[in-house]
Amino acid sequence: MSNKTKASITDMLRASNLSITDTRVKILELFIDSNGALEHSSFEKLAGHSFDRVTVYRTLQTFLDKGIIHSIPTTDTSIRYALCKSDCSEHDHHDHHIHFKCEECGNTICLDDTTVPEIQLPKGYAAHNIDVVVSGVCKECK
Amino acid sequence: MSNKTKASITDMLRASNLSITDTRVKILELFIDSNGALEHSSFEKLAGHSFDRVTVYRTLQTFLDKGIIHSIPTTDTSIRYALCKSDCSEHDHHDHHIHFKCEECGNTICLDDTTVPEIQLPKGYAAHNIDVVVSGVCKECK
DNA sequence: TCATTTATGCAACAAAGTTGCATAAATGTA
DNA sequence: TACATTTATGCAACTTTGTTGCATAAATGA
Ligand SMILES: [Mn+2]
Ligand SMILES: [Mn+2]
Ligand SMILES: [Zn+2]
Ligand SMILES: [Zn+2]
Repeated sequence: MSNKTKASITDMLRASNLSITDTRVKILELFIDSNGALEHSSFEKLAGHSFDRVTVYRTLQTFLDKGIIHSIPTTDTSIRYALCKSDCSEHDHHDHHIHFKCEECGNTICLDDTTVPEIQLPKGYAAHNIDVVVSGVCKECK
Repeated sequence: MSNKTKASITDMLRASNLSITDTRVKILELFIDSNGALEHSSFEKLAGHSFDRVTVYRTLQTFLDKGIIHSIPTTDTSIRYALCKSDCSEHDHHDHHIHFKCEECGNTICLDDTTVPEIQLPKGYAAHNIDVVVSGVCKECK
């Protein structure tokens, strides 16, 4: 990882009023270096048990709260997380893109150039957030 | 529950080549009586520990395989399940409707009269399934 | 009623997630 | 740089969730 990126990581944390700690920097590095969404257990594997499981839970929750990452729903009991690229902030996410889960490689990715379509809901329903998760075969695996 | 429904439950199981057992009938009853999607822990609560946890896991998996229920993705480590209403069959689900999760009452429901919109994916991606989960406030809670 | 097939229950695990609390590290100020 | 204060971390102990193997019970067709 370049120094430039390391600098931007500390900037990122400071912008969210978070203190710069080894765990937070390392987890953000893992997100930046990854080409897909990460689940909780990935961090322990990727970082080689260099930090406690509890700390990972708490760090991910903090990042969610601050709008640094967003979560991607699944049906396999392992929530995925990915960096927010747009201007998300505390309690105000703007990640209105489609997520894709490849059935071949298992990778889950943000399709950053897409937008979720307008959803017509029945009378009486108010939408705050729309998650679109497409599964299929990704361009690497086809 | 009416006898008519009980009869249709056994029909349902027979149509999927499943033997009629107390657990399967009871779990289907719970689905029919419920006005929203159910998660694993609901069955133990609703049925009052009348069957083993392992049996619930295995029964839900069987129903998924047979196209009797479908799963709804979440970001809260508890997958929801709901009855398939359309003509789903083994390994061939057709539940192309939108799911709604109410942030007030916590209920997750199938919006059966909706259809998931066309999704435009980047070049090289092939879609097999599309999940749309909308969160917000339902018509009961508004 | 009986033989065969299949589902269930139990035990024993493994994995995932939570909470309280003492300690360590980060930060702002002197 | 040193210190006081705030905050994050690590650990233990625990709860919840999910898995597997195996003996027994129940369902089914003959
Ligand atoms: Mn995303
Ligand atoms: Mn549904
Ligand atoms: Zn792939
Ligand atoms: Zn509601």
